[in-house]
Amino acid sequence: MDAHTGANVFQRVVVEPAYKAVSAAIERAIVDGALPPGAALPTEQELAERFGVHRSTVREAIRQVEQEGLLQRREGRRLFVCLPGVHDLAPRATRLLLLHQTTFQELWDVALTLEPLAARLAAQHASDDELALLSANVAATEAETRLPQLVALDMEFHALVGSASHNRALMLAREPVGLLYNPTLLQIFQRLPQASARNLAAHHHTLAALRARDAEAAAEWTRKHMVDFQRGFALAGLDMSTPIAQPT
Amino acid sequence: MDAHTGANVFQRVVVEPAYKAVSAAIERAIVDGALPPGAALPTEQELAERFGVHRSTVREAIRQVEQEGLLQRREGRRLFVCLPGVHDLAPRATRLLLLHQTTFQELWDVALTLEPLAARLAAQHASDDELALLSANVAATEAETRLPQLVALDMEFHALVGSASHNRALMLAREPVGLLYNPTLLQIFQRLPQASARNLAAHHHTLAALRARDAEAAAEWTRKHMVDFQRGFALAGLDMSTPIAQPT
DNA sequence: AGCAATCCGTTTGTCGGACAAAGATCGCGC
DNA sequence: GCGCGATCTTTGTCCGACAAACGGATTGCT
Repeated sequence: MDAHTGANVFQRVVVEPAYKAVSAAIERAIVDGALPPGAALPTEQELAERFGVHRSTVREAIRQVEQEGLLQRREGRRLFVCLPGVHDLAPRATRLLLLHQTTFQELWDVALTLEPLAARLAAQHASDDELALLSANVAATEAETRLPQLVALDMEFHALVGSASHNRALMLAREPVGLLYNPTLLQIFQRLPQASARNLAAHHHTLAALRARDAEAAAEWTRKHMVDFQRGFALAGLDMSTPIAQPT
Repeated sequence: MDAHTGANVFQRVVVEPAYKAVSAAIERAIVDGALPPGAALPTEQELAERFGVHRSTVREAIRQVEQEGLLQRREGRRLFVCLPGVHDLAPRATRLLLLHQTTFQELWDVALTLEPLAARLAAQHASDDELALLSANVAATEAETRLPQLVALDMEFHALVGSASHNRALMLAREPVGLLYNPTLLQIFQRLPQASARNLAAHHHTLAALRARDAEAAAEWTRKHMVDFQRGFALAGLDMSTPIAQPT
């Protein structure tokens, strides 16, 4: 149809708004290294002149790049280029999973795989400093009795193991899962008095394996830890197929 | 110091810019369900009046929410509320890993764990439609000879397995890894003539296992596929500890 | 001269208004 | 009832303006 007129050759022309073009240009400048991390973004005025658009347009573009995590307001005033960190993306991922009504089962399936991997890699790559931080975390857990704090310490333990893996792809993948795991852990702690003790014991074993640089043991203890977690979930009368709740 | 004056009680007051307050308000309205997905965002004018700010300020706020993936321009004009999808977050994660000079080793460690998990879950949850799409993908791969297309088909195969897992947390975690995997796969295909055939064979085996609902076999074939991939990597003379390159 | 208070230019955040282009809507004529 | 143009609405962009806050230069005091 219409082949003889060549009508399908002339498709709807997409006109990109100026603010989008500008934000893309700024992003490219950062990603390509023209604006290295730590550098200050030029003045809005100057950007407007360079791009040949009004300052308002530049501001809209900047808002986008800012939200992307590539710019950061430092010392109140000027905007500086910065590399987005893992924690910068995690809240978005978290919200996405929440909005999609992801079930706890889904989270658990992923955690059961990722957390042992993190432990395995941490056994290989953890620095002494990182092991010290883990020890401190376990010590603090031993001394703590309040449930919310225990949950926070648990989250920190796993986050530390993730960092100690020195694998950024892994950290990126596991962070949202870890964040969403927590409120559920609190429920389990509240309903099963023995759960927090078992939790601490698992951390002990994992830490010992990490110290011994025993990757397989670290992974296996973490896996057991996760499975135990699932048992606690069932014992607490919770349903894994319900959507996860908001993290506090 | 200055304790007697109470100076440390009066800390620096943080004044949040209006555009940020507005964007937060809009986001909250969406996340809380006041603006359900599919609903149209009120007019800029109306938002400006409601929030008591100028339209420019509203626009800056909208740019932020837009970048967050919660708003989408549909049919050219108006903005509509929408749930962000996985593919909406993946490019950001990809760029983050690139900027941080993540090594291929890191990606591989994660993929070696996540892809078999995806296959295992897909064996349990894949619908007939999804299996049909996978079959079509394998058939297309058999008929294809051009390397870039083969790479694209490989990426699609793994993405389809991910979707078939019906695990959104997993999809979210594996997508950036899959995206970054690809340019490297192209290099391997270019240097090792037999690699694409082995690739196809692995997909065949995995698909057969998925069809048979054999979760363990699907996971194991996928794992072998990944290990084979690593072998190809070494045979092609590539170094796993170098930072990954830009995906095309 | 050394140091401090001050002044002024710069930059950001916000506002008021304006206008063209493209959808959306409505009413009119057939 | 339906097509078609006029009109209204909404967005994208621009112009200009101004207050507050910051930085740097200047000036004044000792």
